[in-house]
Amino acid sequence: MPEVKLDNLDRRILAALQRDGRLSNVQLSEEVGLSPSPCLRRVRLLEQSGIIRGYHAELDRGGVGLGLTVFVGIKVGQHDDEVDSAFRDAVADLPEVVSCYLLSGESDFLLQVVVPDLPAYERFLRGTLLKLPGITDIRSNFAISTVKRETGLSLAHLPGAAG
Amino acid sequence: MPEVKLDNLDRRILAALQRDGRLSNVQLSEEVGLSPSPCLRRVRLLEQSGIIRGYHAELDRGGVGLGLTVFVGIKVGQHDDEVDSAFRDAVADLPEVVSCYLLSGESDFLLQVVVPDLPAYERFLRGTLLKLPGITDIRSNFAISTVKRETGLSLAHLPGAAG
DNA sequence: TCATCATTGGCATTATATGCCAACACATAA
DNA sequence: TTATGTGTTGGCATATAATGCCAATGATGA
Repeated sequence: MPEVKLDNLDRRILAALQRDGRLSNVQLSEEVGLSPSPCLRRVRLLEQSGIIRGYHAELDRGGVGLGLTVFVGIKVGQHDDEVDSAFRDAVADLPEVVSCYLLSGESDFLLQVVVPDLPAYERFLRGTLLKLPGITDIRSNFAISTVKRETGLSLAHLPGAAG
Repeated sequence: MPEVKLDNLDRRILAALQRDGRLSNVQLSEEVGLSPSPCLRRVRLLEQSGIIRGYHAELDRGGVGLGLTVFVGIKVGQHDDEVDSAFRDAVADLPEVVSCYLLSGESDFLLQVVVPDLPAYERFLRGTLLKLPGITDIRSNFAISTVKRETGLSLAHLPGAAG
């Protein structure tokens, strides 16, 4: 990614588009205090530089029938490349897996899994997760409630942000 | 939320808008095989019903200087309402905390924390997290690499989805 | 077959995006 | 202080898109 340094105008644009990704350029320009044309130019630069990776609709999980979130810690036996990449490839193809990180510490991988309900999770666990290659331990942690879920990143508290 | 039943057209609209939240209505209508006006009407209904919660720009974390993701398991002493809600309120105000779930099992709360780097996390841990009320244990798991991060939910595999 | 209801497609109007060019602001050097 | 160069801005004209309205179409049930 090309190095880009963001000024306050850029940060305000990013904050606004994280909050509402469908703001019209006219609205956005008013919000950040520019006229439409330079505002649009900055947005295009942020897009081309890769700072803005895309725009996405956020759905209500319950509303589309995906009410249960489970965090799954998974240990794999040994980290030989073959088993490891087989596991990664498998995970990438599972629609129920929303995110997967390789972690230091406790478990090897942390998966966020989204399914309709508990029976669906049991099916997914038995029918899919437990059959993945190289796994030695699986620990399921059910989300009882969502205390906080941000769709965006806070830029205001970063070093370099003035005001 | 009003009960809404989604047909295949709705699901295709949702899939398209999750992938690209700034699709023009004309493009969207072509993609799902409708003319612009009924397509727009369906989108508005999905928005009003709450199925679509919003639209957001996705930023590159590294690009905005937030390269380190940490999953933090936190145990609180006892779940009396006062300590509990004090903790929740505190967490909600922390810009570094991207998400926080109340979990069954291992830890009480799971936080996803995003910071620039390891020194910044140390400052955040010492200066903020460890000072939160009622905490008895904190376990930090650093994301070494991101195996998968989806911005949207897969609807194709849900019961009721045809084709 | 016919009636009813919901959904669709096309059109006209209003609003928005986007490319172009001249003017402005800031930094550097004389 | 003045001159010069570089980058950014604002406004205008044109192309594109959004949106409301109405007649037409298709599905459902009697």
